[in-house]
Amino acid sequence: MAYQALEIEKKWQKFWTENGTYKVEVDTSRPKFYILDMFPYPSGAGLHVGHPLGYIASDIYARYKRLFGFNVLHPMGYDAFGLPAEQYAIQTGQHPAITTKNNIARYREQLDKIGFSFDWTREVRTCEPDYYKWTQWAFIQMFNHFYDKKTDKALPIEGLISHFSTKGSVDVQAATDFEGDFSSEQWQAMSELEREDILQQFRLAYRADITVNWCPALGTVLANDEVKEGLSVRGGHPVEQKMMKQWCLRVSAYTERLLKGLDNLNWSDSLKEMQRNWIGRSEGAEVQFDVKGSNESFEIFTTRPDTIFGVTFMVLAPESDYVSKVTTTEQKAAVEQYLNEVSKRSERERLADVKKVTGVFTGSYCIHPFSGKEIPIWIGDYVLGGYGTGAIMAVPAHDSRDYAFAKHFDLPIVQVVEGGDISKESFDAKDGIMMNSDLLDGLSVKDAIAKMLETVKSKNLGRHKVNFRLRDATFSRQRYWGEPFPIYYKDGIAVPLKEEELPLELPEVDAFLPTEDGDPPLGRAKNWHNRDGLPFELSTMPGFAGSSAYYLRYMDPRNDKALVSKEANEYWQDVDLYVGGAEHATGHLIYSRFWNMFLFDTGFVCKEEPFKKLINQGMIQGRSNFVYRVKNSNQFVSLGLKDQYDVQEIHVDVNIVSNDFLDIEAFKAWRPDFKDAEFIFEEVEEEGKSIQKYRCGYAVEKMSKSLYNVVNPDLIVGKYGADTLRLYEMFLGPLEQSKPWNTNGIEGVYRFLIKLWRLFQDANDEWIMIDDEATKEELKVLHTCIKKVKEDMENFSFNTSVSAFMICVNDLSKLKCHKKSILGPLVVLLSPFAPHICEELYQRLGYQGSVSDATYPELNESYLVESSHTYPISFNGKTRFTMDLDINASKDDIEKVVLSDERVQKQIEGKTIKKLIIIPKKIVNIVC
RNA sequence: GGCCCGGUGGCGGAAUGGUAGACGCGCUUGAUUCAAAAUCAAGUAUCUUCGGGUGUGCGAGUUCAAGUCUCGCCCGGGCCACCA
Repeated sequence: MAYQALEIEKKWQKFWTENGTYKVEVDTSRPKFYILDMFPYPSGAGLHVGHPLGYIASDIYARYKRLFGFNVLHPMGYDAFGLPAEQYAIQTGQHPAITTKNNIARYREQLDKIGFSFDWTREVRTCEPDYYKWTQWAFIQMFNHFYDKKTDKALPIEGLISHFSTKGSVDVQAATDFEGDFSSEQWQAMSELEREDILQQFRLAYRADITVNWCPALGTVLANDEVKEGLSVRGGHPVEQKMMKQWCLRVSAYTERLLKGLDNLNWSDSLKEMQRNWIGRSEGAEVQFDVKGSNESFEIFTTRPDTIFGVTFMVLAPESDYVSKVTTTEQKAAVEQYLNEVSKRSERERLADVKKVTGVFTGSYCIHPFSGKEIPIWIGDYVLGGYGTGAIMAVPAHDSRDYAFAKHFDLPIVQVVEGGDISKESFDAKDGIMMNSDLLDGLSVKDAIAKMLETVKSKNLGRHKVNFRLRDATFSRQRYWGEPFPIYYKDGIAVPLKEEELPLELPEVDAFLPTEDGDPPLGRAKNWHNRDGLPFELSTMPGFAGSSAYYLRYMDPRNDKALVSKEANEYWQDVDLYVGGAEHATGHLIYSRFWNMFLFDTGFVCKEEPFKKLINQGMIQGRSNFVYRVKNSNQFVSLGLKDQYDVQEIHVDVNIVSNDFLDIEAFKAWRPDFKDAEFIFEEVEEEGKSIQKYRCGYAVEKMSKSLYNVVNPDLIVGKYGADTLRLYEMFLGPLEQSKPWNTNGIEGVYRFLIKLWRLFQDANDEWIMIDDEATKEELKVLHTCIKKVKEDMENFSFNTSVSAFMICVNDLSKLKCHKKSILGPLVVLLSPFAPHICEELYQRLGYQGSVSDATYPELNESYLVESSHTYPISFNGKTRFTMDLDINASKDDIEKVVLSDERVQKQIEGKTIKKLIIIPKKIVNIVC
């Protein structure tokens, strides 16, 4: 019987489902291992071959760990709230819940064909009320906590309230925007609204007027990581800055811990670096500058306090509060005109021409705190309102942006660090010796920074300050398809629902668009208020809300009393291996860590960090094909001849191209306008004959429907089976590397499976399994494979383990080995990669049950030892010849044999041997 | 502009500082076949006077020995970016 992939796969997938093979429970008698994939957003386009890459890798590792007796939690679910379903709903009127449900069904069908060992009984969907109940619950917890800097953790807000009412604001060290002081009497005299205004500035989930990224096309605000180069990540629409009252999460309270925690995580360096950059810690000083002729003063932030004597002007951000305070009457008109211009420029435009210098003089001057000189105060849009204090001291000699500004407005440039050529460009280097700097002269930059910090502190002019780039996360979206906030408003005060009132279910609306008053879609819902008629919040939560704690829910997905029970959490602890794309580095992976740290602080989970080890699978790119149409004609010219014509390059569906040769008939049928296409072929040698063929061009691009380069995994599975797809995706190259999909090589791994199958059959295709004892040679083949595969598995080097299997099967074929004692372990070894065929062969060998209940074969290195080995003999590092030597011999014996060899004597004749290097099993090097 | 990753045959890619190119694709030759497909066997970096020489983007360095380590360039990819 030949290898029938589809039949076998259907049979075993059914077996796994019926027997609940991959269902897991808490089992304290066994060690746990939690392997997680980033759950997908079920888009309408379905899966392409790139999507399952990470899932296959994690599935292989999960199956591998099971063979070692681990109780492996390996769940899957769907990140089901989100913009695309809602955009589709706006266009078609189809309810997003229905679209989402259909898409999920399609995803599930595609995933099932690949033979994953997910425990589907633990599936979660973020859009289901019994799931988002716990997203809402976590939000309320954050609302009811503040961050205490003394104990460095989140504490209940009640504690803060009682502190305020007994001691006032004295002695409070918390992560807050609140500035000012009040006594307990003042607190008690405040109205409820006034108190809540203050408390909002402490809560970890709070509402505030902030500058947000507003996307008019999507009708919603977006978080920083949802905006790239002034455009929305979803849809690529322009984004503008706008002041709005929004719900936020005080992520900034956790910056230090988010940063420090990275040191102990087993993540790739590049990913950790991305997070560090995004958090953007920078150490410097806040220094106060007095405004001349007034009582006003303002603070600036700088990382280079050493250059303070090089300050020749100050710059305020256009949105800075000080702008109005320092603008003189003479300059008022000019400043207003400038502010008006700036506000009209979109974020996109501002970023597009960063080289364009704009600014205006306020008319006021600062007094330099050391030299006493007058320094003009300017306004410039290269200073950002949201970072530091929104004001800078400009040192044009040592900062390229200040330099450009100074050159443009003809402001003085004073060099204070030796080096560079200030007449041409600024000298930004952080080393050198100070000059023109009074008390700092002669010091190195490093020492000068330290000394200036000290001086500034002692003179009460400023203080040491650490700034972060990471801001609080904007948490509301003016959208329909998301979690409703469990919040209602009473006299303008936000009040959370009680836990027993959750979930607050998403209401029905008559359209998925804003109301006529400009309220979010939830403004259309009928009876969108609580029992007392108090109105609910109209915005919904962002996409990252539901994905921030889903890994915890998998531990205990049907629990309606808690997000996760203590028992389940203490058993499963945290994710041992997380596999997913690097694109979530600054979004999901920051929010999840924040969310988890908060739950850790409040005692709901036992681990501070959620993801111990993380692997980013590389993207599988598409390999697009092109045809070349001669301009203004219906003629298509083959790749080799295209340079002789004036042609237009057109993407052609890769599914009608094979080895870059176009299927002419399929092409004509592909699109109506190609029905009457004519072709200019080129000559191609084939089996000695030259024939006419159409050769296509190719390029490696993103896999996308619009480029006609999408390869559907269903097609591959239909033709070769899931085991071949799994092996081939791993064989393509290193997991973490991006690589183009190319179906051309797939025959190789398919042939490998056929060869494996044949090891179980005789010349007449009859099943044959021999109980004879294995020879030493056969054992060596097997154990070489065990050794290599085990090493590779621990390094996630799946491509080389596939190679090891190929070598093993090839060698066993040559040895005509049909022995159970060899094939049994081999099948177990291979089962993580190709589970279906291995289940079948395991059964054919006479074993009962699933191969996933087997034990990983033990490695016996003694089979690998050879008595002789071919050594390269090299002279001064150059190899001259090889020699077979006994590897069990001592170094001295090898040396004796080598030196007595005629060829060696010829080489070293007349020279003295300086050194003799013998590395057992590797090399003999003679240095003359 | 800053940071990170990479550059090896016709292609995808292997190589704890120790025989560069494992494994697969493709290609060549042979066996089998009426023929083809499939399968099996042999070969496949390059030059060569058949001794060997030269080869891992470029140039230097460390070492008995460098694809691998160090420094400086060039090229490609990713991330961040008027973040003071």
